[in-house]
Amino acid sequence: MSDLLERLRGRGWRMTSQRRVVAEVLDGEHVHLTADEVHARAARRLPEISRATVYNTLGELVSLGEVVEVSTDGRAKRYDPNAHRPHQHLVCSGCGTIRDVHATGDPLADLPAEERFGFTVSGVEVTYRGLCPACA
Amino acid sequence: MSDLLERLRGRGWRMTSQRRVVAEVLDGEHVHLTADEVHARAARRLPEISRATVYNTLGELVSLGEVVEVSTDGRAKRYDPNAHRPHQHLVCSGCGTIRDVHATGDPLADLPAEERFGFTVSGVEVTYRGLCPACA
DNA sequence: TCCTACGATGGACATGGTCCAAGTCAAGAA
DNA sequence: TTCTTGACTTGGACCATGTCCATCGTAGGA
Repeated sequence: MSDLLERLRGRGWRMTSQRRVVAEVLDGEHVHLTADEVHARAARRLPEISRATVYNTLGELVSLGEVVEVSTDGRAKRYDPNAHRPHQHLVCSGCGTIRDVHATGDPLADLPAEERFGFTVSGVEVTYRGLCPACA
Repeated sequence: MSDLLERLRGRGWRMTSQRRVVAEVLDGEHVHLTADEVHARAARRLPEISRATVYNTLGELVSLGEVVEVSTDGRAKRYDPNAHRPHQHLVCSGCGTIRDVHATGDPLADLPAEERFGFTVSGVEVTYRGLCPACA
């Protein structure tokens, strides 16, 4: 993701300081932040950045496929900057922590045509649930 | 799920008309309703039922394992009464419809021990995404 | 350097969900 | 059957997350 800024500029984006800071916050993190967490971290470097701008920028990064939105609990969505490497999520039912994991197998191949009901299937998300060592 | 009321009574639940109506609404539906949809349908038969009671009852049914909460889009959670038969969900990115599907394979077996990071893994959710025939 | 359209701002608004004090009632006791 | 009591319900306030919009600011091309 380190060349994210270049890719965005290449797509005709106007590069503002706000967008740069949001992208850098995501880039530096290996956890999956909520929009408010992104806003809080961005505001440490750019105190006047508004929530609306963070939401807008995150939404744009999602529609460009640079980050993935994950909503595992019906509360705040989280943003996963690791969009270019397929992976699954392991969520702790105790504390809500999300870890990226890599499973074998291809769930898309496990859905036979007669179970697709005419849908054009484009992707699949796999979420494992359990308790982390600290919560167990 | 037709013996749900018996099971709940067996667990010491006080059987109120509100709980009965909520359970019957879920029982009669094959789609995955939101809490507000459950409330609306329950209110057709019990006009004074409150939102809080519907939320409470749904939460209790979830913690008893009688229904499953699904949050596929970060908006309203949906309630899946088909909790006793393992299945996956096929979600239309256009209109949000959710269909139950049955894939082959066992995703739990696809997560090797070294990718579990000490978690006690208890379950897995698989969500396929795509466009339904009407939206394609 | 100047223009201008695109982006940022912040505050109002929308939606989904939770909390709580007070009133109600299911079901066991007598 | 009636009584009793604590679990359940109610409705409205409140909270968290997210969206909208009118106005202002500025990146980047001319």
